[in-house]
Amino acid sequence: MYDVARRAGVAVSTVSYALNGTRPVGKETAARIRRAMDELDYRPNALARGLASKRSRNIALIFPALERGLGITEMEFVSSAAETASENGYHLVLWSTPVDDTELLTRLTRDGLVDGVVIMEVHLADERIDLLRRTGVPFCMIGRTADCADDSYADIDFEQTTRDAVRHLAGLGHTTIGFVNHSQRSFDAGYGPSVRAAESFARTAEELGVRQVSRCCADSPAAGRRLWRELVEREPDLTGLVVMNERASAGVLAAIAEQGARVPEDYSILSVASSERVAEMTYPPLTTFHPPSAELGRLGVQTLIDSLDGRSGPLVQKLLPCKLVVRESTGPRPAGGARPPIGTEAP
Amino acid sequence: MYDVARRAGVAVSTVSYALNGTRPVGKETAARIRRAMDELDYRPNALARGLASKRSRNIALIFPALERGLGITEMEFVSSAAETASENGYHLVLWSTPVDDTELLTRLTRDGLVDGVVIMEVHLADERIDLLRRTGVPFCMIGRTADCADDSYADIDFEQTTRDAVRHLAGLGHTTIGFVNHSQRSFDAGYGPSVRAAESFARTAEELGVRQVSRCCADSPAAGRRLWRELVEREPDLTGLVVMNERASAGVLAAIAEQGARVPEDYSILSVASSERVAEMTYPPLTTFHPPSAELGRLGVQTLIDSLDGRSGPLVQKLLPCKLVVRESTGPRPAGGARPPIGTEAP
DNA sequence: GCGGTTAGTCGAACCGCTTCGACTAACCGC
DNA sequence: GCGGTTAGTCGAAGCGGTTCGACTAACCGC
Repeated sequence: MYDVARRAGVAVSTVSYALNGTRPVGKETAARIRRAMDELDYRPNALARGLASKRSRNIALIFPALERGLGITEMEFVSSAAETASENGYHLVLWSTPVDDTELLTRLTRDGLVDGVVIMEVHLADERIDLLRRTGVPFCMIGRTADCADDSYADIDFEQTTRDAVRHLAGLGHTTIGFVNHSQRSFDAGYGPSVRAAESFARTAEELGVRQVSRCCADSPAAGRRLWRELVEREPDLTGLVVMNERASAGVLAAIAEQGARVPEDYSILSVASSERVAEMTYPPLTTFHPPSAELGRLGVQTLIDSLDGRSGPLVQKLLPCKLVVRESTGPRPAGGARPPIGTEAP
Repeated sequence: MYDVARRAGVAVSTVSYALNGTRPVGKETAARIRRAMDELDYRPNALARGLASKRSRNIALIFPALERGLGITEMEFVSSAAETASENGYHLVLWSTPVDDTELLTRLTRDGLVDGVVIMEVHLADERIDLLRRTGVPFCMIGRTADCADDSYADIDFEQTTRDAVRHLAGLGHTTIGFVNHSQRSFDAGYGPSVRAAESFARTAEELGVRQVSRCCADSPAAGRRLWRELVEREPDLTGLVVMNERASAGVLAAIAEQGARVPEDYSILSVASSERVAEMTYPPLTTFHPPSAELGRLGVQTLIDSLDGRSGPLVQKLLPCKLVVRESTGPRPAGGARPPIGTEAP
């Protein structure tokens, strides 16, 4: 930078001003500086800049080393988050920390590497959020705590989505509808989506006067298969199923096939918050409410950056609904009602 | 840091030495310093450290904003890369750049934010690699160029995997075996996996004396379905299929189901380099050679860091084979040979 | 008992940039 | 024509660390 300044015949501070637009620089001078930079193939050093300005232009994405494993949804999210950061001249640093490791989070946020964080997989009661609030690190949640009135967040609207899902099936004539949630463990841990969706399912089913049955289910095809067997036995009249558990949905479809029944002729399966890429892998392809992952990533990062750059007014709180894509796993309730119990052949 | 030094009654340089172990520090002194740091709740500033030492302890993961879209495989890769970085005291910065944007790559690698890069989705001829070599940025490839003799890389062993796949089917008695590759476009672009797998497929089939048919296929279920129809028509004796195209595999299964045929009774489908999570979504679940994504991420990052820390000797070049998981989509060639052409009912 | 290491410490220069205060010259309204 | 802004520039003081050279004291072998 010193060389650039000399070559352009100005002070280093002037070069800095020209670079950042912090103060006005003469048209002619600016041109000389630009030329000098080109000729010397100069690139400003990010670290030095960050040190002096106390703004690193890095943001962290805190994503949990999830028991559940990360899926395509998360990948799309991460991708678009990185892209958005980049468009704004920021870098995205990935921090994969266990959900309960606040110690590590403290260290990370205090070493000055990042200006703020976007945090995923937020629980209803989340001590990481408490920590961030306490330490004053700017942040934006993906998901939200129970007490998020004063913080920025972007989240999937699970209430709305679940409601839409139940309505969709009810609209097709189904009168007994099941709900397959994530694992009991995540529900008990206060995982927002699980809790909110379960509530919304119950409420909506009641409003619509449809018979309901709601279950948690481990995130695996095997568990989904077992659960389906239990469900058809307990609720012989069940014909519609809302599944918010991608892996379990495969098990459900398998169990139905083994039972000799067909989708959507005998049963309608509606998957919520499942990625398109996965939904089209099954046979028949799953009708899905797919999550706005990319939008969420973009929104979260943009919100954070806006607040860092002092560009945004108050806090941003946004709920995005999942979008329905009708594929081939849903249809009208069978004319004769639910098919006969297992063991009996279909006509 | 100055405060810490004063409180411990030493010079700042001594604190620095204690912190980094750069020079020996007296046992007693070290203890005093540690205590002072605790009491003041001191955290060294990452940026300042990086500026002074010219080592940011950041590494970049360059992952392409892929036309194909990122899948679970990539997600696992990214996760384990971030984790490995973190275990080594490094941070992982995500750079999502188009494969052909060397301009951007130049800027990024020259602003001093990262000490080295791990680069994914490397093509056989890849100007990004040329750039990295030219600018002397330490790097490790995931994948490899055609001329990679002097560089470190970690890659899936597609030759081996494809060979194993063909052998597996041949071992089950199949005498006509098909191969479904990625898109023609990626093949033409010199995408390593496509090219190497195709070669290896052809060679192995020839060696084993099985009849072969090899095709590129767009990455979508619809394309997979169309391709299958074409294949069964052209090669009526085809009973075994190796698919290196996750999305197309769903289409193949669908086409088979529509055709009234069964897997694996009539046809064996073997998916290679497809993630477990996706393989278990289909019905029947796909027998798969699944990619060692997590190992690859770990290996790539570790290799780079070792070389950055001067800990490793010469270059590391590793090929990891995909691992076979037998599920339910493969079985012996049907006793009567291939099933009759479409339209005719099975006995 | 003396030259040569080695452990342990200090002070100061420096990493490459931003920012603050100060200064000059032109421009403003009246 | 004069006080008050504003555009444009400079020099120097940091930002929070690392690292180099120098220095002292203890320890080494012979």
